[in-house]
Amino acid sequence: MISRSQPIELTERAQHLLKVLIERYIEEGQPVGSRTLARNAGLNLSPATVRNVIADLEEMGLVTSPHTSAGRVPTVKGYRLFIDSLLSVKPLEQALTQKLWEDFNAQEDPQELLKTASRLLSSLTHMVGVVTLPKRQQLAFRHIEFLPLSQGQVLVILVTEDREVHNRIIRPSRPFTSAQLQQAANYLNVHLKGKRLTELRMALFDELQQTGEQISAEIKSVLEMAKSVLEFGPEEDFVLTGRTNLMDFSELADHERLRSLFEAFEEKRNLLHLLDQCIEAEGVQIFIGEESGYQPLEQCSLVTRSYAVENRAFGVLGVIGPTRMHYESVIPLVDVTAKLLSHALNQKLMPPS
Amino acid sequence: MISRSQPIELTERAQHLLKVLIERYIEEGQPVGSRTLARNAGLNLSPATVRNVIADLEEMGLVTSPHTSAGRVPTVKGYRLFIDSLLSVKPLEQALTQKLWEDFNAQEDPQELLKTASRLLSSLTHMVGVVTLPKRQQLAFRHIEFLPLSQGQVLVILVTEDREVHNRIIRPSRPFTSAQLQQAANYLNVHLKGKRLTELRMALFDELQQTGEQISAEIKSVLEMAKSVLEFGPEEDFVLTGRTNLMDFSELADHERLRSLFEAFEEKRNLLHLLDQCIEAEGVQIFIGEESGYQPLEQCSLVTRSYAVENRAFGVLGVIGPTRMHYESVIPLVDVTAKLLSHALNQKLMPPS
DNA sequence: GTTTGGCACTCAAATAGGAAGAGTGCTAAC
DNA sequence: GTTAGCACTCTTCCTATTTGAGTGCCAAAC
Repeated sequence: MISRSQPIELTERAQHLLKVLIERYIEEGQPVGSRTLARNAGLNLSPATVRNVIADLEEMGLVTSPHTSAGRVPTVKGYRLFIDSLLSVKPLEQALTQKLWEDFNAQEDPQELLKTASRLLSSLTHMVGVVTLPKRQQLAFRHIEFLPLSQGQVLVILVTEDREVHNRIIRPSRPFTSAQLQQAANYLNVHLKGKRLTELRMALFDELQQTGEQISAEIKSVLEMAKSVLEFGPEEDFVLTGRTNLMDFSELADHERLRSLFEAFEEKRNLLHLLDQCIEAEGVQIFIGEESGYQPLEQCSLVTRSYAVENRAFGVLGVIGPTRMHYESVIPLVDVTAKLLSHALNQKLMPPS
Repeated sequence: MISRSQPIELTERAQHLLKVLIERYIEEGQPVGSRTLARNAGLNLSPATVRNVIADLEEMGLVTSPHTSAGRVPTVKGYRLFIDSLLSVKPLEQALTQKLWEDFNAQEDPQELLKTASRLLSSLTHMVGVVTLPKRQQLAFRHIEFLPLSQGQVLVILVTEDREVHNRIIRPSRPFTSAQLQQAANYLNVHLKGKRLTELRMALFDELQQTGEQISAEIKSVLEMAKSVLEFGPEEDFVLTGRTNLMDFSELADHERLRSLFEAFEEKRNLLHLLDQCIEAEGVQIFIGEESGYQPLEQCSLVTRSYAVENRAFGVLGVIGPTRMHYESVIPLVDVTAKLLSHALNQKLMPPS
């Protein structure tokens, strides 16, 4: 978890100047000088006075200057303080919330819902939208189907509570007839319904241990098959939208940086790991620049929030963009999108029936 | 289809010089001047003579010069002539072919096979590998399953001959009980097995028309449901690997160009359309630069070949890279990869059984 | 008539030298 | 504590100027 910046003793005025400086920098993208800051702060201070204050802020590591004759730019530490204590997030416009809600309701398929969420995030922020797929292991069992293929192979089709269809080809240790497979599926469909896949694995394991002799060899081998099905590899995934948006930001224009960023997107693994860390967090979670500890994201910030069905965290959604982003509006957007997605999923998956 | 360049009357010598020029340019990436060319052609000609010949080639539109004091660079027309008549493709190394074959055989899942193909293409060429998924419509029916959801919705799971599992949520016009759905699936599984999806749509349509009164209302509505299932949207797809490789090429380093290229990759639609054009072509198909007619690929070439199962073209695979690519080795690689993939798919999907 | 050396010419890329402008830090005065 | 003043430091933007690669053309050589 990200440690909140420990309270720094800053005069009211210094805080205000830092806030204005960061806001201005986020808006313009240029280092902010004392003259501009003095004009914008509305405090009737001369540039010279502002310089004194800013010099203190620099000493504290909240701002730096790219070179002697440039203005100041916030550091990660500065952004952190800004976000934690200076930022005034305004709630999302009602009309926009409404629009989001309608977009979500236009989708039937839960998978489409996730894509829509990602698309919305990227198009509204002009940055990258990301939504992780629900972790299979956390999902509840809904239906299973065995389809015999040639050479003793079996195509297993597993439907989880989120209506997602997973499939995999396995090679059971002993051959089954088509009828046997059918029977096995029926058996499992009755007995496993509604259980979570993780629990299921445990349960099957126990059952195989304990009732070793009491149950028929056939059932035993079916259970073994079922168990092998649940051992999914780590093929979890996420939806990423608007990658190319990042090419518009001058701070990421460097070829090497951009390249490593795009490679990170293709690689998925590390990024997914990072996102997984956010799943248990309450509310909006933010990694600023190097805070993520992931080198390709060095110049980027990640704003996330988990989405949930029936209060179980299903996955994470968020926005990736340059450190210099409009947190003021991104944070509420991510917040609301996650809430609406959760709500929509709840409606689709847990209908009043 | 790409029109082969009509035979141009070129002296032996001019052809040879063009060939050397292009080879050299592909190798070095720098415009080739008369001095270098004279040295490399092995013809014992003076630069001045070479200049005369090259001037002719320029007049014919086979080469241009970026500016007065630079050497010459091949044009699309030049590349075309080079590939069609000057290029001597050497067969792939035996060892490499062997390695490819082993990589393919390590995969069970057909879908993984396609990914592997794409990965191999991109990693061996340091460019982008692309493999289209088999066109659903062309595939044969294997199995169908109806799973009742809430609110009268039905999750349809369709397995095609390539063992791919397609799913979709539909809302039938009349409600079905669980047992009815089971029965319907059984019926369809028996009657539709092995038929192609396109044919199937036609057949179902006909059946619904003709035997309007003879069949029971229930069967009729099942058929209607089946038909609606087959009306897949145009969600065809492809696997793309190694996008970031393109960032290494100086000729694509321009930000705008790169951006539009990556957008094209995200958009998929137009690129897919282009790839579809290649599916019926015999052997390796090449689009050089603007030949593709797709603006983002202006500076790129596309080398493709279709892959097939039982002599039915299933999909297309290929490589996307800068126009200035090493055709000499890319062409045989794409050729062999397609053949091996076809072969591997045949083995997996059409086992001797 | 093909080939070649010679030569003037063109243009991109690299280098160097200011000049302008923004912003700082420090000091001394208010 | 605040401010004006000023010297100083850098970046950015011009503008020559040079260098070098390569061309095109012509007249001579083969």
